[in-house]
Amino acid sequence: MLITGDQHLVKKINKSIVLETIKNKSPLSRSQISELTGLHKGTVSSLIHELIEEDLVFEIGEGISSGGRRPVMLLFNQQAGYAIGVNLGVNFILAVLTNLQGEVLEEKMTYFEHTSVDVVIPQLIEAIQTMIDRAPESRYGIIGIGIGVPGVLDDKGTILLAPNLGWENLDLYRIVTEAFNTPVIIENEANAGAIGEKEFGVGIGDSNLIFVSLGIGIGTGILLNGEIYRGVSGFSGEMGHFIIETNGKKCKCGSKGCWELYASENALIEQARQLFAGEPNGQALDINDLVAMADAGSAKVIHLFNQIGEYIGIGIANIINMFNPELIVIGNRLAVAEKWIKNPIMRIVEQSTLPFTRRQLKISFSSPATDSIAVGAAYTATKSFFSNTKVLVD
Amino acid sequence: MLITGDQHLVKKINKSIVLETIKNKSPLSRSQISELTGLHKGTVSSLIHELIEEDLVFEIGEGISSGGRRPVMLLFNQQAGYAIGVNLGVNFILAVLTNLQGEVLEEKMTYFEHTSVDVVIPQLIEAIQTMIDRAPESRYGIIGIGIGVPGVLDDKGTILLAPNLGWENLDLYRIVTEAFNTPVIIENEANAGAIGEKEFGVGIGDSNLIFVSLGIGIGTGILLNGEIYRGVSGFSGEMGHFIIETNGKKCKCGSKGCWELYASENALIEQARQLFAGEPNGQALDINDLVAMADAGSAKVIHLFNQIGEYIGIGIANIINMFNPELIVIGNRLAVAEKWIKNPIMRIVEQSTLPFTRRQLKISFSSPATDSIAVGAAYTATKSFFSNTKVLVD
DNA sequence: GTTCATTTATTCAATCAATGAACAAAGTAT
DNA sequence: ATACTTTGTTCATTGATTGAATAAATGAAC
Repeated sequence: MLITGDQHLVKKINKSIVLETIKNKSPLSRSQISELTGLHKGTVSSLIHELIEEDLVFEIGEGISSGGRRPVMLLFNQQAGYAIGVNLGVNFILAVLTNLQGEVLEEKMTYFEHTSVDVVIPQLIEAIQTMIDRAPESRYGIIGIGIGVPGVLDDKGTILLAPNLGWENLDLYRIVTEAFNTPVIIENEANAGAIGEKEFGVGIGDSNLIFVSLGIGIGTGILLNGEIYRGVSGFSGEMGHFIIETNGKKCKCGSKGCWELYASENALIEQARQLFAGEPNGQALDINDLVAMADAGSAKVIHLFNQIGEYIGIGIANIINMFNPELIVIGNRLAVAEKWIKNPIMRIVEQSTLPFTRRQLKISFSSPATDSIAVGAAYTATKSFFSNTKVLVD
Repeated sequence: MLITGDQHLVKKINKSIVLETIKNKSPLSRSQISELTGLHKGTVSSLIHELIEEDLVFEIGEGISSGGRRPVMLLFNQQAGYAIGVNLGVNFILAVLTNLQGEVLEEKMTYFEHTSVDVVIPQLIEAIQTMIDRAPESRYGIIGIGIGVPGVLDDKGTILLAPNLGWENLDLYRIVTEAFNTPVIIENEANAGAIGEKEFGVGIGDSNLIFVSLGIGIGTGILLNGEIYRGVSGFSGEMGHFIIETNGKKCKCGSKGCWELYASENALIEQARQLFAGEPNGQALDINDLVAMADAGSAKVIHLFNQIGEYIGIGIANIINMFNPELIVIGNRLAVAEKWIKNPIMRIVEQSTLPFTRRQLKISFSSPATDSIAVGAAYTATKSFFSNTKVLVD
């Protein structure tokens, strides 16, 4: 869109900058803000006055003097409103309540077995309602709901296809919007994860990061220059269908040699079942069992993880050569096997990427303590509440 | 960087918008500009007044009335200055002179055989000097020089590595800047090509396009949301080292199964030489010979192109699944074989990409008539002359 | 204890860009 | 000839940042 300039825009830009500065670096005095931003002291004073009126900023008293009058320290009012984030998984719903800074205050985990829409949606609604009920009173109340979904979405929040849930053409945006009278954002799980990691996880401060979601399939969230890259119709990041083996196994998608046939949780489980074909319980193994077996010293399983890890490494090397990112975060189910897959991944990456691109590169596993998908989804809701305004010069 | 708002910024934004509007949609009247941009009539009048003073816009007389006073039509003054663009190839230098709109007015092709720095640089300087000499008198003169280079660059315009030229750590930016007292921009060839295609080639209006440069090796220029994506240290787009065959041929880079071992001009020539090992001149075949042979009906060569085309298709399918672009442009040397490689490429793409991502996708070959690399390089120079100022809201 | 420079924050006139309204100029339609 | 339209300029108004002046509060020096 075409945005022309006038004095209202100027104010929006500067107010946005001041608030962002306080959010990121508080406690700060008016004078410090003026220096950090380059804005005139008077301008800062008047903008702060408004932000205090709006309950977004408050004074916490005097700071220490640096040889003159004592400054009045300011803080961002994280409790002026609350956001809800949801990680809609293939067999669970994790809902969180966060403040405006994205800190988790409440959470609720719900498991389900049948993935039919009729069963899952009511549970989703209930999980969200629980969070709303638990939210404290505040000036702005619930400012938004963000939901991370394992599937392909269009730009209006309709789930076009969520293969592992068996859903197709479900207008989730409309369903949730009609249930709650609040702004709703539906986001791909990997995108939400990328945002979560950038803001609260291992990727704090990084603006070029790729979140690789290793679950039943493989999805990726691409964060470039600090923004999610969506592609022309919102379908970017289908890296699970990367061809890494020209004449490889046939994939459901119609292609051959897709990455996720070799490097996903599905691939792991399938191969494990072949490995233990004759043995009792061999067909009921899940990833936690396999990790336990590796920990117990099973050479077979360790070798299997090694192999899967190498295949993961190949796809990740491709990502690195293409994007030259600062950070790759490996998340979702397979991340619990970090201990067993990390080394093979690193070995392949070392071998198959150009030294230039490795220089500023980090590779991390998503921390299981915080659910970056739910937290990232909540954060997108808060972000659109504040509607940041920035200027670009090129 | 942090850009705060004040009235000067407002003016910069609006002036930028007005000029851009005239550049793209002229001839226009003041009144039409006001409607298109949403700016007040008076504002447009005063900004136009300044742009006319600066020789960037001029009046061409009255247009036709639409039921009232006749409008005064305005045009962008393309001749207010000139830019120079260079495609520095592995055995040639193509220099062009363009006006501020990017239209080519003059060009000069120089061939060289020895790629040593001592030989090539003087010829580069001479080619640029020739363009300068041929430029007409104008208000702003030569406003910049853009050079597209087949190699990896840092952000200061130093060539870190140009394998096919055999160059390493050459500070090309300094060399050219010291030779001419003019702004210089050094850009990767594939990036320049992407820009050229976007502005003047098959990709006009597209903002998510990938330029795939199929030469001795494979390079890619990634244009996302209208901007070149460079990665954290400027080394994005090394897709030539995509692994498409897990246990494939060994590559110079240390990895195995890299795309460019199967799908570049080099791969083509090597396989052709094997094919014609015994025959006279078999070792001297180049790509033009091979195209001629295919045109003449050589089944062997046609089959070879088919095979190369399929491998190209695999890498392109990967790009599509990852980026969901609007357009892929296939450029550089192998583009001359369009007739023989297009079908296999399309077949593989059809087979190996998700239908969603194909819906808004176009795949084109770079037109050989215009050199998108040289033209794109010149355009980057003009762009930085105008320093566009825009506002982003998210 | 007094003086003085320093730091913090507010206030107010000055500046400047967009805007609305009035207006002038030049056309068309009837 | 008249009424209406369209184009473009002019000028007072609005509203944002800014510089300067000012006030308040403090620490350091003597």
